[in-house]
Amino acid sequence: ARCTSLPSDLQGDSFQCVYGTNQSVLEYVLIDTKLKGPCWLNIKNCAPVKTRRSWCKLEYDVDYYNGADRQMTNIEISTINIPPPPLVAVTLSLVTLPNTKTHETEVICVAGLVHQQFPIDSAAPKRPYQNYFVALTKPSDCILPSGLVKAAESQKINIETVPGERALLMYLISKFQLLDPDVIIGHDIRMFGLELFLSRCQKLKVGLTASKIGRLHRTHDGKIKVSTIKNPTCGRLLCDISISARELLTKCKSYDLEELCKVVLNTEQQQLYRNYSIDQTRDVFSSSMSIVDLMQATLNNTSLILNIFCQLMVLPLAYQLTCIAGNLLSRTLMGGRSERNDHLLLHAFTERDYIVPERSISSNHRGTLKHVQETHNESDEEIDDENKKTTKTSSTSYTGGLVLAPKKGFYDHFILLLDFNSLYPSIIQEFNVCFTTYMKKPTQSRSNNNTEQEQIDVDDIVALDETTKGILPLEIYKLVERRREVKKLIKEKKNLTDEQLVQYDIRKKAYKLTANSLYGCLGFKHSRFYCKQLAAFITCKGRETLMQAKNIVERMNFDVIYGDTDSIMINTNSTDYDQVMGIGTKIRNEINRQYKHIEIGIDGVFKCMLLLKKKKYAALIVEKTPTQEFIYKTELKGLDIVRRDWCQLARSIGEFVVSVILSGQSRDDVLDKIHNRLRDLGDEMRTGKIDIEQYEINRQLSKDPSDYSDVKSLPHVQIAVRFNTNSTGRKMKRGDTISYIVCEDGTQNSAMQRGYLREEILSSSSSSPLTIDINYYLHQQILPVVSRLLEPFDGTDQAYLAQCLGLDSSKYKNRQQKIYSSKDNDNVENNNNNNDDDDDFNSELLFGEGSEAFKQCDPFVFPCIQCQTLNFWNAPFIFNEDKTCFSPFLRCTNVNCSSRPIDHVSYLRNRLTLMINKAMRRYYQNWLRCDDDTCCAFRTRQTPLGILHKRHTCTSCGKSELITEYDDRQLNLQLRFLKQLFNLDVYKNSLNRTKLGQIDMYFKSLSADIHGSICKTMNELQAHIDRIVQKSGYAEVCISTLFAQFYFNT
DNA sequence: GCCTGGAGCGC
DNA sequence: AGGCGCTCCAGGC
Repeated sequence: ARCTSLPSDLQGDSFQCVYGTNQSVLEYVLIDTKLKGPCWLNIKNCAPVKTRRSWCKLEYDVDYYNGADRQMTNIEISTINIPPPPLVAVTLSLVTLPNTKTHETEVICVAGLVHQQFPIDSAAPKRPYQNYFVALTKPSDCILPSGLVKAAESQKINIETVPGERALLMYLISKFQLLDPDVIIGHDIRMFGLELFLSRCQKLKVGLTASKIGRLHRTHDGKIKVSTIKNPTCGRLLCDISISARELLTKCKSYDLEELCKVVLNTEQQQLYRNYSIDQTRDVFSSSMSIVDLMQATLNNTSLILNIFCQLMVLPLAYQLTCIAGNLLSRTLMGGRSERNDHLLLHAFTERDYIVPERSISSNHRGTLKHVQETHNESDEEIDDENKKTTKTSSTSYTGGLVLAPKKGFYDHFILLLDFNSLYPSIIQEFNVCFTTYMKKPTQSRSNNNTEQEQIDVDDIVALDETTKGILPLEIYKLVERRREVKKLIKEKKNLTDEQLVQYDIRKKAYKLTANSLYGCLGFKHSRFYCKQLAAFITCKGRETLMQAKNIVERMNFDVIYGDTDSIMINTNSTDYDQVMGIGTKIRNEINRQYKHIEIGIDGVFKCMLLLKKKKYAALIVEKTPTQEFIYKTELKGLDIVRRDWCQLARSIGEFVVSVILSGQSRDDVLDKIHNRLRDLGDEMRTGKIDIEQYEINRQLSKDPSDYSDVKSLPHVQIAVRFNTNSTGRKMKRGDTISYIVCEDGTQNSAMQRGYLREEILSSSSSSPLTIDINYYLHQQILPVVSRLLEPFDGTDQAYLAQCLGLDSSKYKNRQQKIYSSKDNDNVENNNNNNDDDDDFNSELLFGEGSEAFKQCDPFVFPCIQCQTLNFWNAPFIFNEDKTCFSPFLRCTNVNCSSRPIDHVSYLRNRLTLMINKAMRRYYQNWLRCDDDTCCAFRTRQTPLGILHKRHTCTSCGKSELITEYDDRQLNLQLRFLKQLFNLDVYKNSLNRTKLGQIDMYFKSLSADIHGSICKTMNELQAHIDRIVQKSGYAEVCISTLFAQFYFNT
């Protein structure tokens, strides 16, 4: 910087502005030397430094240009072909404890793992560390027990003890000086560890020697406070796995170490993880052994961090991404794609002699090339947009992908999933989308640009140049091409080592990531290359492409049931895998014929699928192996059960429901299983059999807790605020995930104000206890999750599910009730009819075994447990021609079968439960179906009482008749019939004298034991029926009264 | 009943 | 410090 820089707002008569005035030196050098990622450099004409500015072993001064004419540089990229040097990697953990008096968080322990030869661009070494160190100091308010050294020796750990926190910090600094690490690895180390380290150095007046944490010597830069240094680890790579995991594992429930271990590591490693609470840490200092335990645990946790780092391939991936984009490796590690993308394009455009957009964020940050900018000339427009934002509060600025309306329901035939490969990058190539090839249409519609601004995006763009390939497509092409090469390498080279394979995989991934992020950054407001018009153009072409694909498929007479942005799902109505693949190939070829670059492929086949909503479905993927075997995998998208904001219990039951649905059983079996599970679950929850962890709901802080305006409906924010005011340690902040449990706390607050942390519940006093709000979980967690999954299924609904859970279902029926009664009022006439029916109904109760009414009931049916023969039970006894009789409890229908039903009472009980549930469901759904389902497919539950036994015109189409499928009368009859099947007294009352005598004879022929057990079993099954009916909540309706009447009358 | 923030998904 | 589209929940009016 021998010359002063030009002011960035410089203007003149013949020029409007000067570009490049605020470009940093670093950027200039990077772009000018075409430096892309870490590599070897040739540096000429260097001189030893006069004053040292770094802690590095070697330090030289060098001018960038060689000579005043600036034709040659002293720094050039070397063509030498030597692999990158290994690095010194140190993995760090700190143990902290709040001071009991000052409440400041102090560092009491430092642990580190060291590897001297860590590779930067390939898989981690098998043993990821060679040495370790761990240093400990006493917390300020206690002393170290004397036997510590011995205890440590007995456990074979080298623990160094230092006299105080300041000494501990100095210890770490000296370790850094000694090891001079190139890479620092940690968890939450950037936001917590490093900041804490610096603030403690500040507090304890360690001085600028603390800057040895980085490689820059900080004595001369005028900064007095250590804690204000911007990039304290300057010169070393800082890898924070919590940052990397956020980018690489987007589906994580949270990013604390415990969760990361669970997601990334194997079970053996997971078990090593140990978490010490503040109190536990404090208690440790009461004995030597417990201190050693803490040290061991800290070292273990540190090695877990290192393992995760290796497993995620953080460094090799960052290295590849950096080499592609040509930015700084240290910045890649900090996360974010925008900067990488900016650098990629900076290189690309500069190489082709374009002037690149400014870095500044100040006055006009229109991220367009000068070339385009001149033609766009849209400075006014920008301002209009800003104004719009304030008034319209629309959070999006242009239209995105197209989502086809799903044809909801459960599909049990094969579904074909077609998917455009990298749609947006392909579109950029297909339509040659670039700053250099498109411009704003010069139509002057200034007058009305206040009204219809939103629509202009696509229409106003016009192709400038249709022959020359744009730079954006060219860059994409290069990425795609290089990715293809790597794929080819993997495929062709047979003798690849595992390490090479991993390396190629990473490179492949890096190319794909980069290509895909290009579009996103076009729409990013703070990107150097922000261009809303181009982004909007791309998505518009995307919508057109999807729509066209859909039309093609439909023209081929296939049924498109859903599609999202770049995918299409087709119901093939077939269950033949090969046939389905054939169809897929045909469709694929038909679509691909139209394009040069855009390409659709068969992404998979679903054996069955539950399609609930846009972006919400579950499917069973089926694949055929080369050995002609089928393998299945469940895929869940968008459902509540994949979201962190539902408690684990609700997610688990939801998973159960989905697995049963996808299992391919009959609808009735599916529903029975689910209903029964819910009944059990309600009991388990009420009797406290569920672990407290199961109730935890996770929610992420999108802002710092204090920045929220309205906290009432955000329990996680309330907790974070409470935690931060009470706790002295690590504060909860933006990006953290909070796990809370809704509790009864004695207040009348809404559920959203009764969220508590697990620790708060466990440590709540008995005088003001916190207990899990079971009702909240049943009503607001379990029920909605399950009922949404079952929505497409007839034979159940939210009210019935609520009953299963043991809830008062009336509030869920309320809505129907209302309609019910309002219709009722319209039909007073029918109401009378209904009363007549009731009378008829009562008279039927007097009939006994021979009742005509019972003949329409279903017999109790079950397959024999041994021979599978179906047994039909119509009566408690079966009378033979020869005037004898027998109990079906003692014989299978199949005379050759030796099994006796009475020996399997629990099996009978289960079958009975299934049957009753089925009957009640049938009643419950009480659909009226339009007889002619081709006319309107109309179904209703709005059953006016009066029409129950009459024919009625469909209220929808007005032509056909409504048919009652199963009404309460039928259900009552069925239940009574089943009960009578096991009620000897009632049964006997309905028999004539001869038959009574036959039964007496029969019983006398049996042993007392068997006689007794038949009676006992019958009573038991009767009681069982009562229990089911009661539990179902159906009793409330009318059953109990009807039964009472029945028994009194007989 | 309608609207708004906030969250968390899918692609 | 990529984008937009789409449920959902609560709360406030």
